[in-house]
Amino acid sequence: MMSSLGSIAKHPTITLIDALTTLKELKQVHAQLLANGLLNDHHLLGQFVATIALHNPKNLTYSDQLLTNYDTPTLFSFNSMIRAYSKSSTPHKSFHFYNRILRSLNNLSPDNYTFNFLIRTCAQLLARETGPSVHGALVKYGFENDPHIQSGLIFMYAELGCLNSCHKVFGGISSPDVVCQTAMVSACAKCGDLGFARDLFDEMPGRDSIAWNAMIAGYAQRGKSREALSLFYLMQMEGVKVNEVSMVSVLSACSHLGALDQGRWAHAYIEKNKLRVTVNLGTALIDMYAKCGAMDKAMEVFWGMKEKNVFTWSSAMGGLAMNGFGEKCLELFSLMKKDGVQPNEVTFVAVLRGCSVVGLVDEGKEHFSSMKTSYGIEPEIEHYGCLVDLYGRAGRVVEALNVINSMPMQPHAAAWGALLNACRMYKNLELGELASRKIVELESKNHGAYVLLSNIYADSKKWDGVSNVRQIMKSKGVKKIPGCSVIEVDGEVHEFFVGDKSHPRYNEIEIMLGEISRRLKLFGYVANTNPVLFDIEEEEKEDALCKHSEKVAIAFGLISLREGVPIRIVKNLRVCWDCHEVTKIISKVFNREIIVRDRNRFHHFKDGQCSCRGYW
DNA sequence: CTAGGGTTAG
Repeated sequence: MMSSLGSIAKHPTITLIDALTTLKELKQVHAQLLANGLLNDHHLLGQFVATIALHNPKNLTYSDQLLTNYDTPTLFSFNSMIRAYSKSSTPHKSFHFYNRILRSLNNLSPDNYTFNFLIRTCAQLLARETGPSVHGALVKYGFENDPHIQSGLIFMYAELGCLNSCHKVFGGISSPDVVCQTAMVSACAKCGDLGFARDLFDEMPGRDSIAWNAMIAGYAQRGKSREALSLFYLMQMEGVKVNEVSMVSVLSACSHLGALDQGRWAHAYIEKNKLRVTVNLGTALIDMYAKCGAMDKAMEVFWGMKEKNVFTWSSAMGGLAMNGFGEKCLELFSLMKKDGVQPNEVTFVAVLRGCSVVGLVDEGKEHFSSMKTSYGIEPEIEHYGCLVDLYGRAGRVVEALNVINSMPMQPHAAAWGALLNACRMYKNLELGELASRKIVELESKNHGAYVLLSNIYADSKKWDGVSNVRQIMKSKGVKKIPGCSVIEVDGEVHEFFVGDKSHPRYNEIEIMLGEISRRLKLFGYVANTNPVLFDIEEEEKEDALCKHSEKVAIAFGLISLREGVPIRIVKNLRVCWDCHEVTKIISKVFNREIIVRDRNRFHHFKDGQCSCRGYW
């Protein structure tokens, strides 16, 4: 049983209460004290309220009832309730207790603790109007110079996305301590001003581990993975103590990059330095291995974890779905429920994707409807998107369209995108046109929609349609996103943009590309040389040979990685059909496992087959 | 007896 150090040598009954954790025990002791007339002390009541609220955050009604049984609860009790509700799933109830303080018979008045908890509540609620009112109120009470309040306000305004207000609060602090400065670094990073965050960080005297972690996390969260990693190396160079929290961000950066070698290095670092593998850290490891296509390692970490929370389960399930292991994803879902972990909306995204990748339409439908009926989770737009994908992938495009037409919210581009992808797979020109028209209405610069549509036209040999699409793209100024593939060799990340010949070993790469071409022809592969088709792939081709960035990266992998080592590529766009065919054949004729993570999912190529079975 | 900065899944 947990017992907090703070209670040692205090009132013996408080120590007793503090040591209790279950509601049952607390209720029993409470009844006993009451029966023996020992509960006349408001401090004891307050301790009950606080302890119950602390250990039973999901069942605050008992604490609530306790308070109503006493006519004059202490400020401590009210504050404890506000704190408890600020972290609960119903944070707004905090305000009920704030009002009770204001209306109390014994003339209580909110203190700095009260406001600190209310600030958390506002942050939690993303209360863009109430937050500033609470700020105004605490100023009236004269707490604006309390450093706890100041750092809290910076945190709150960052959550609300009000960087200006953060600056105002921060600027009003005469000599901000390291805590407030770190809060400000984090706030700027969260709101996207990494430059200011970094300047502040660089000039921070007495930067501690937390400050470094804040800056590294700031980069990692904004997708600046390389910057996050290089700052982490600097942190080590400066001899700052690295902890679990640092490694969570480092792993997150590796996940983003698909940098398996660096991720493995980070894992080894954690073990070597005996860092505690907390739930967060374990989850970050699972996510890293999963997003680097090493699902077996991810599951090894998963099974080795004693404590797993909803993040842990959802990460593992999402990873399995993304890697094409739909059935395993669903098995894990059953285990999760058996384990008593409550699934949330993110878990269901993974479940639905798991169903989708293996074509389990009926099962997916059931899970979808169970969200609300069994778990009280209202399906969000993402879940409807998954449902469209579920039908679409299975070739049931009309039902997919019905989902879009009957969803309770305005369909987003991703829903139409799922339908469009299905139309490409099943060559449904009519619906494909509708879907892409809708996408373009919603996102006039969505390059992928035009590409998929022109693919559909090309598949049906409607060249007029193809050139029409091309003209629309030109007139609307839709820019192609340059394709880029990343491959890691000996811990070094090599980036290949389409048509980019700047790599120091490009000559060798070119020779290898020739060799690939030769062996593909021997195998009987006929390159797709239709000039119309050429122009419509996701990437521009820079010459007559199809040299999409992943092919160049694969060629580089073949010359630089030892035989038998799988080639792992991370691509920023979807893999095109031609590259997909070619990669399948390369995996066979070069007897090499190739793992490609594109913007949607993984393709594990082995022995001429791909794990996606042609659906992506 | 209650508070301050950094961490994870879509």
